[in-house]
Amino acid sequence: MVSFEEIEEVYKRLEGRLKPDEFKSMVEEKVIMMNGLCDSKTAAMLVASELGLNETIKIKDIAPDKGGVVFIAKVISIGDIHEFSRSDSSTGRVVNITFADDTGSIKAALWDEASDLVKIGDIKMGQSLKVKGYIKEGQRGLEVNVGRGGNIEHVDKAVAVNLEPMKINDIKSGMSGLNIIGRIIDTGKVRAFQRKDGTTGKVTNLTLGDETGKIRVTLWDSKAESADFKIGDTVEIINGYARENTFSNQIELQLGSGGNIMKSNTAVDYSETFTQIADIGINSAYSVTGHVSGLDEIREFDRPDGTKNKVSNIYVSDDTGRIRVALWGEHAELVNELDIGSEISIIDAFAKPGRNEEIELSAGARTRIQVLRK
DNA sequence: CCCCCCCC
Repeated sequence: MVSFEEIEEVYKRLEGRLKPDEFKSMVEEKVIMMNGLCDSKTAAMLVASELGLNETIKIKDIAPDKGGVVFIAKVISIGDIHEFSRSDSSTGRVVNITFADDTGSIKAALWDEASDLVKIGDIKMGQSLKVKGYIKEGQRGLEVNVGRGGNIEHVDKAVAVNLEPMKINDIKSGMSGLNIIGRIIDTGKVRAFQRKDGTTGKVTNLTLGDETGKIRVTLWDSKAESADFKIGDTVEIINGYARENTFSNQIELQLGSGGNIMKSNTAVDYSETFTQIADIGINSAYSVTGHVSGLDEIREFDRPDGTKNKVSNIYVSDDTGRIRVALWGEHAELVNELDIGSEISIIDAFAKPGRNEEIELSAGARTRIQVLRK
């Protein structure tokens, strides 16, 4: 006899198009017909496919050789709609969407009419959709294409997703499709810049930490403009990619139009890792904590481009050594409230060779300074 | 795709 539990999974995919009892008796009939050559689950799948219903697939089972697929998933990111000219001079349009279910996530390209669903607001973040498309190997892994012959329908039942956020320490250069949950430990200003093609871009940075480490996050264009986060917020990042910054030699997380960042209620632990002063190398960012063992005056100077700036130098000591720290710009004013013996933490200062072959720290715009005791 | 890391 067939128990309903064994075939329940398959039954669910039929989305209530027939009663459980009807389905069960069809499966039992199939098992008898197969003369015991298949188990009840296989029989259930045969019945489902004979019913001519679309068999939906889980995202983790989507493979390059699948061709046409149907899956039910949640929209977890929507990119910008991109228009382009075809060789026949007609205009095409495409938008990238990331879908997720309880087994993984996948990128989809919606072409032409399908992309209009985003434009008119029929497809939005967080919706659960049934997607029919075909699989193609894209530049960054598998991609679902929804064009002619494809289809998108809304489904009532919300899809549960399991995005398995990556721990910050496990992020390697070149990775894409990254999901991360972290706490904001620093924010930056939005900057505008000119691209080679003459268009204006926007960019801003955040530093994100979790219990394994921290990472600098770069938000581009619409993601930069809409960034409204405060230090201490927990955020979830969807569909970022990692690249090495050639200046700092550190991995950074990039978030463009195909990704998403949103506030989250998850509690995230983060604690700063301090390097002992004796262990500081060069050409990398370090955080140190110790007491002030030397103070210098503020000095104002002109940069080569004519703008003015100021700097003050202090010395910081811990149990292992003493290092000179240059406090640039606004940080320079700190000398007015510090004394010999003040306790201080300097976070993310850049180490470089100073004068007389000693390493020194540079505390600039990316550095945070905490005075623990004046 | 941007920005750095400058003084004496």
